[in-house]
Amino acid sequence: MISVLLFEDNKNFRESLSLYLASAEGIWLSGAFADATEAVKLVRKYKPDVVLMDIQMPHLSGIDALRAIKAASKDTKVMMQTVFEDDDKVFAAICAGANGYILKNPRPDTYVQAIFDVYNGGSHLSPSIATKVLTMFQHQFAKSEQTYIQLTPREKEVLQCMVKGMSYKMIADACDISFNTVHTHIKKIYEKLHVNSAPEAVVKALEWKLV
Amino acid sequence: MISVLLFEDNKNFRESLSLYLASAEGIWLSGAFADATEAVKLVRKYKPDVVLMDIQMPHLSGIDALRAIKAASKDTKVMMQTVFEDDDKVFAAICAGANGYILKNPRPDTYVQAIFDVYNGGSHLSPSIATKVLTMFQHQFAKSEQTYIQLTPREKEVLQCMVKGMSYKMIADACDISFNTVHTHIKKIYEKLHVNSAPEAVVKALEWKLV
DNA sequence: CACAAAATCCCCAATATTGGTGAGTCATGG
DNA sequence: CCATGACTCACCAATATTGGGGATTTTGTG
Repeated sequence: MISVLLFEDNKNFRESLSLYLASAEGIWLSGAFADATEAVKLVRKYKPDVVLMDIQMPHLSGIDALRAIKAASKDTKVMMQTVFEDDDKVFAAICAGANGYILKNPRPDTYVQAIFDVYNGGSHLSPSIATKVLTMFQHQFAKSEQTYIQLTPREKEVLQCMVKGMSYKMIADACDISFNTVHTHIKKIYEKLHVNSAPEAVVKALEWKLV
Repeated sequence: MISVLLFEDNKNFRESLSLYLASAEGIWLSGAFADATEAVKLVRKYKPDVVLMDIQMPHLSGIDALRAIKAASKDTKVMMQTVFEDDDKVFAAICAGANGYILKNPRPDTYVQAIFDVYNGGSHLSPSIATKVLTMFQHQFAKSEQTYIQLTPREKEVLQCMVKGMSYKMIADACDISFNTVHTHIKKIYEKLHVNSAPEAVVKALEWKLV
């Protein structure tokens, strides 16, 4: 049995979801509350496997409650639920360690599936939320347009060493080439990157994900 | 009807999944292929709504095929499937614009659900993949624990300049302090960060989000 | 007020880096 | 077979950085 704690300020929604979860097989609803202020205390008391937390809550926001719960008991799975697909909220929730994020859904079986997913160590994201996350992800990590900067394998290797903070001498050693050759490579790298110092090169390398 | 194209090198799996998808309501399986080399050509020909692409493929890898497809027809939804939960692969696939990522699953209805999800503009991630993505996400964006390194405002300012690739002289100018003072601040920064060169300091600054 | 922390400035010497020039090998493709 | 690009190595001179001293002023706090 998966023990679940529900936080949801909307009375109607809370009661109908409670009803559904209480009768769902494999799930034990330990409690349902309209306020997250006492969330940490309640988590300590009931030791739920999964917490279902609404983002919009009076007094203490769902995100803050999430942070508090994770700080107090980081193994407790917390799944966020919301009606709004707000980029900032999604971002904040994930950074705070949410184990799932679902849009309020008329189909209650979605909740059950999600609870099972997170209980089993996975994460559950509603499709539209998943899209948001993937987009943010790509936006951050996808190679920038500046991929036309072509570094040779050796140059990339040297640049990688520079990113690690190694000096010419150390790089020479690590790559098993002479100090002078390192010098040559670095000169070429600076030329290609249009920089003229190691720090600048490192910054561009990281920014452009050249290494 | 959602038009689907399947790429999967395992004959058995391809055929059984084909069979299932062909009979699934709302889905029209346009074709199933064992090799992704011709993927772009096939996509152009069949104009599928959703492509199901195995990561492990002979000749052209699923990731490369994904890139090719997205380059040729960026609105075609591509869902990756794999048996391995390889961080690098997940990362690469998402950066290349995958619309979903599912682990090969004995339950074929998972595929149908996932196809519907991505067709409707959402994304579908298997729970364990979702966990990976969220973890990578947090790792990148969540403030690092190493915030206990206390830099004074001036030191942060100087470090920021260093990240911008400025030399001592330029920093002195920018902060309107003398070259010697910049030197002093940087000595202090190196001490606090346990480094002894500008590139190292820059890397740590970026890693730890100190600036 | 006295104290500590932050910020400012200066000098010197040892290293490290940068920029310029030149040149040899090796593999690849036209 | 020649051209080209990648990789290798060397030398020199000019700058820049680093690490070690020491010192003063400002600011906020007990």
